[in-house]
Amino acid sequence: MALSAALTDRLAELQNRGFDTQDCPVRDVMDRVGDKWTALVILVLSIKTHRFSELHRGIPDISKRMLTQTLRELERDGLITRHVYPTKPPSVSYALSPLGQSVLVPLEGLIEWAQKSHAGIRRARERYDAADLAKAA
Amino acid sequence: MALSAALTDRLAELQNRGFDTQDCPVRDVMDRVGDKWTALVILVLSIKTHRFSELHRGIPDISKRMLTQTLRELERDGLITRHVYPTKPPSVSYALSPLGQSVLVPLEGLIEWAQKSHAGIRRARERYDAADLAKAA
DNA sequence: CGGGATCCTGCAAGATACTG
DNA sequence: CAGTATCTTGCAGGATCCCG
Repeated sequence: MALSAALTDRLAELQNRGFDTQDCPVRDVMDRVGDKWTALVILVLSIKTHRFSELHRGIPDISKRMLTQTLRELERDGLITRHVYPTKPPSVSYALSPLGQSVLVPLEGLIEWAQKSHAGIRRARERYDAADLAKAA
Repeated sequence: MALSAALTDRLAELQNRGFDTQDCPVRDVMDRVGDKWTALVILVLSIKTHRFSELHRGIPDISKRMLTQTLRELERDGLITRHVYPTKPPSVSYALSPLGQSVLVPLEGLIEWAQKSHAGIRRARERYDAADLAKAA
């Protein structure tokens, strides 16, 4: 359960340098994984290659704007590849690159933790809110 | 490299139900992990129990407001415990709970992926931006 | 079909000041 | 010391229209 020695070392080093939050590769990645749609798009693409409108249908409450933006950033980071078929009307497909495939492993770890821990978190919240309510009364 | 069968099943099921993004445990967790400070606070607390001002010094560019808020949510979710020593002036310490400890494992996985992949991502971005620039000219 | 361009809004989060 | 309260603002992200 303890962190690996390598990680604690990195952490200590980071802290010594004062957690330079600007130029931090971890922050860089976390920000992206944490944003509203990126992880979901990656997961959907992990099932199979999708066309733009397939993705849009598959993720109902994303706007075209946000879908485009998310796909662009993922493409820019090299996590997905984009292929345009010069038909008319045009058809564009998106697929995970090897790099994109590789993120599925840690991502799946987090998802499994989330599912495993969800019940406990909900209970903790109820307890906390109940105590909070009692205090307010 | 492929997703576990369990995950793909869950994904298929999620998609069939239309990705109910409101009541989604995964989304719930991802949103929190992804926000600006949560992961960092967890990591710092993984080193050792910290007092409020220690945390504040340890994470220079967080405001007291955001630190308090982040700690409250983590406490509410049962990931950290808060202990008040009735000295004066008061002293408050924060520590990871067992649940909080358990998230370190998937979190570390993501961090290691980030560090391992960072160079590749940077190269991909440079390539993308260069192509983008060329196209604009 | 697969976007881009624009406009608009809510809310996350910084700054500042106060308190038990 | 460890917070709260209030004010303010940047910008993520939705809605809408347009285009090749």
